Amino acid sequence: MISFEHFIIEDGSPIYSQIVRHIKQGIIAGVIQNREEMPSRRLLSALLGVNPNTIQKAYRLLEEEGIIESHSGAGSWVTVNEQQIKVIRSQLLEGDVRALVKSMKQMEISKEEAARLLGDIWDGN
Amino acid sequence: MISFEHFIIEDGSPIYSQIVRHIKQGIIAGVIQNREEMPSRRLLSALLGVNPNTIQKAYRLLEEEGIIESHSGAGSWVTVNEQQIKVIRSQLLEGDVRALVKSMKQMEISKEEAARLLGDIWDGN
DNA sequence: TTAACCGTATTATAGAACTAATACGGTTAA
DNA sequence: TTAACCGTATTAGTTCTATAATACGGTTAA
Repeated sequence: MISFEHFIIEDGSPIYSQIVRHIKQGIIAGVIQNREEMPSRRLLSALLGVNPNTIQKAYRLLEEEGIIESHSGAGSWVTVNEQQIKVIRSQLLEGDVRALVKSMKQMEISKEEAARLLGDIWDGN
Repeated sequence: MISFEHFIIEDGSPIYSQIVRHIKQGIIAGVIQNREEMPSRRLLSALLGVNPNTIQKAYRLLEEEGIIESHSGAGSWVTVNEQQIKVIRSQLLEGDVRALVKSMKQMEISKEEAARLLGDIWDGN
C-alpha cells in the first residue's frame, strides 16, 4: 500500500490535481512502484480530510492516464512500465523547469543568475 | 502606455492573476517603469478578449499592492519605487525557484541533475 | 453465508472565477 | 460645452471545484 504520509494540501490548485501530481512524483522518485496497491477512496478521503468524490476524480484521472487500474469491489493498483515512467518524468520535471525558464527569461534574468539562484535556494538560502 | 504585445492567456490559473503577474514580470525586467500609464480597463479587455470585470479585478489587486494608482475619469499609472521592485522580485523569482526546488526534492532529483536540466532547457533542449 | 470492505454513481448545495449587460459620475480635449 | 473617453459599481448567469448524503452491486475473509 502506497503512503500519503507527507501529503498536505497547500497551493491554490485543485485537490484532485495535487493528488495526481503527488502520485506521479512518487513514481518518479521510485517511492511508488508498479503493482503497489492504492489506498481505497474512502480511506484516503478520511486520511486527507477531503470528500470521497474528490479522491474519486483523482483516481479516475490516473486511470485515464493508465497509471492505475481499478476493479470494482477489489481495489486499485499502480500499473506503470519503464516507458510510462519516462513520460511522466518529462511531463512533471521538464514541464516545471520549462515554465521557470520561460518566466525567468521574461524577467530578463541571465543564465548565470538563474543557476546561482537555483543553487542558493537548493542549499536553503 | 505599457504594452501587452506578447501577452497570451494560457495556463489554468485565473486570468486576473496572470495579468497581475505579467505586470510584475515587466516591472522586474524594467520593461514597465514608474509613472507609466496603464491601458484603460475597456481597452485592455478588448485587446485580450476578456471581460472588463476581469481586468478590473487585476487592477484592483495591483492597486491594493500599491503597484498602480487609479483616478476616476483620468486613468491608471504605475507607482513603484526601488524598494517595492525588490519585494516584487523576490516574490516572483524566488517563489518560483523555491517551488521548483521543493518539487524536485520530492522527486529525489540531485542538485547536479537539477543544475544540468536547467542549463539544458535554458539553451533550448 | 454474511458482514465489511471495495469501486461506482447520482443528486443537491455552495463558493470562486468568469462572462454579460448596464449604469453612474469624473476627466479631458475638440 | 459636450462628446468621448475614464474608473467604478451592480445584478445575473455559467462553469468548475468541492462538499454532502446516499445508494447499488462486486469482492473477500471470517
